[in-house]
Amino acid sequence: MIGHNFQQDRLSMATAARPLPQPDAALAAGPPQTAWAAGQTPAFSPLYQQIKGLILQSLQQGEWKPGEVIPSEFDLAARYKVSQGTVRKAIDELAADNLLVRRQGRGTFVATHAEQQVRYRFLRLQPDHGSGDSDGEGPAERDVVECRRQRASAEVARALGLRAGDPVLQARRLLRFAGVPTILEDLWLPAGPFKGLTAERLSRYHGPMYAMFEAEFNVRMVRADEKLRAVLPDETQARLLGVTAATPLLSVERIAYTYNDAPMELRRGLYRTDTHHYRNQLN
Amino acid sequence: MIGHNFQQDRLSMATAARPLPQPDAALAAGPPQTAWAAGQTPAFSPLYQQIKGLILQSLQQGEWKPGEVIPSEFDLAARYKVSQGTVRKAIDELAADNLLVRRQGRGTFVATHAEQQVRYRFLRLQPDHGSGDSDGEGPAERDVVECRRQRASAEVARALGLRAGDPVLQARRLLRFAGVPTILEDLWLPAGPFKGLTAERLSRYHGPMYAMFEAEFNVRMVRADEKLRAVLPDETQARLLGVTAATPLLSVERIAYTYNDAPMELRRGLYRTDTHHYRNQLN
DNA sequence: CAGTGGTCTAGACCACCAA
DNA sequence: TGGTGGTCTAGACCACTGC
Repeated sequence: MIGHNFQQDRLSMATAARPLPQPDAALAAGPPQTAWAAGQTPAFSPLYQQIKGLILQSLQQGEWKPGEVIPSEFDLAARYKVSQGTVRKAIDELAADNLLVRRQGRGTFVATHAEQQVRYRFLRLQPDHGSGDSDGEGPAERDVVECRRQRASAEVARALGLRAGDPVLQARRLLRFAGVPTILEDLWLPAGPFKGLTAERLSRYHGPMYAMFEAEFNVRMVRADEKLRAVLPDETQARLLGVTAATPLLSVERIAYTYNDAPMELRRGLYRTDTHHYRNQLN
Repeated sequence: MIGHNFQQDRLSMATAARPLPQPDAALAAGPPQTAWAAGQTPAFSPLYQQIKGLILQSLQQGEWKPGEVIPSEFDLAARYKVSQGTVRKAIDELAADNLLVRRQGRGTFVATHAEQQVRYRFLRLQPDHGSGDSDGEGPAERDVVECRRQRASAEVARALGLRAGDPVLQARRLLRFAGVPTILEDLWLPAGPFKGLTAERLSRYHGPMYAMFEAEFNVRMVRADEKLRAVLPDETQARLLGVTAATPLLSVERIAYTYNDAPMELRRGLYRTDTHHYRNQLN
């Protein structure tokens, strides 16, 4: 296997296939395959990207569950009939995307929202005077105000990739830090994947909501987009947060996505920013 | 040079130095040296991190200017007496940090704020109905309201790593999009590095302010931290932005850093979020 | 001690760009 | 056509973890 470029064997590229010095490579069982079945000829896709896609597929199909170890680089290399270095580069990218977590000497693990370290991976609100060591002032107290089934409005449907009128679950909850109500959240979930979710279940679970989604509904949030605005609350919102209706609040509209950029949650948060701030690092 | 680990030669590590099969490596001219001269024994630092540090040092000292090409990987490898792969990994990280930009077939370039593509690298405000193709609705109109020399308050001094009373430059400007005043910014700069900056010079320059800082003051902003809050404007701010004093606005407090995490700018922005929103991607 | 990820090297070939 | 970054491989050795 010296100086033999696997790329040409595995890709349906513009470049014509070259004769194979070792034809078994072309006949190998379960070789990498890319998604672009018929139309669209992508200009070029390196091998490690294809391997990345295959690993992603396994993650998506639940072959390895959140928190579990995935096979070693060496094993994956054998499975996909590529070198360890190629698998490494694929895993590097998946780790950079926070889909996998490498731990030297132990293995590579499927990322989860239930990890000890970063309790709320998507929450950027921080206390102004960060006294505590880690995240904030300990875990928040959570009150689920309501959770009910409804029909998607045009807006919710658009955000979740549904049709208006499709069934969705809507929940509202209040988060307190050190007893002070600070975040009021409304969220909408597609009813299908979250069948059986109730206010009681939301209240019962201790830990991040996204961790519960993983454990109980097999839905993993992988990334999110947020739109921030300064707004004034309505009377109900003001009452729940314990502020006047003239208090400016930070509105955070989030769409969270699973694999394949499939939107799975719309969330609208109202953050009090008199004692906290939303922190963002730019580079 | 087979199977010879350079690490041991270049590091003052806890591990004892091992006999060198090829002593010339230890005598090589101008080898990598790390910053931790005396005290502090860092547990471990791989070679490519040291190379990264050396490249960073060259960037910092202006050996290569923004927009210029740096030497090829092969040249750098010869210069630092390491393999090309090691240089590659160092450059990979610097590119991930947006300090360098790789362009296949052309070379590796020093990143600049003056690039065509992403006009405002640190500006996250976007129009709600993003019609335009690239960033927003074309370049903003900018009015420099004022720019004067003053003494740093305790707060400004803390943010910029100065002492209270040290001279700073303070400027205020207003940005309009499609004629609508949308952003009001106050900014503070240390007087030393920005000696000679005037309102007139700020107005004259076309393009991102950070690009001017690079070109005219040799100060490159590398990363920034932002703290966001919802606030109400005072009378002056409201007037400049053309809103009432009851209009909630997004307050964005930014500290921008050059190399070595040295803070070089404090900026307070007030963003109107009735027609725009602050966008943030989480992953 | 064996197994995992992490580092480093060396060499081959490919894709892209400019002259 | 030559030079640059990009990909892929192969093999050696190191650091860390857990049995």
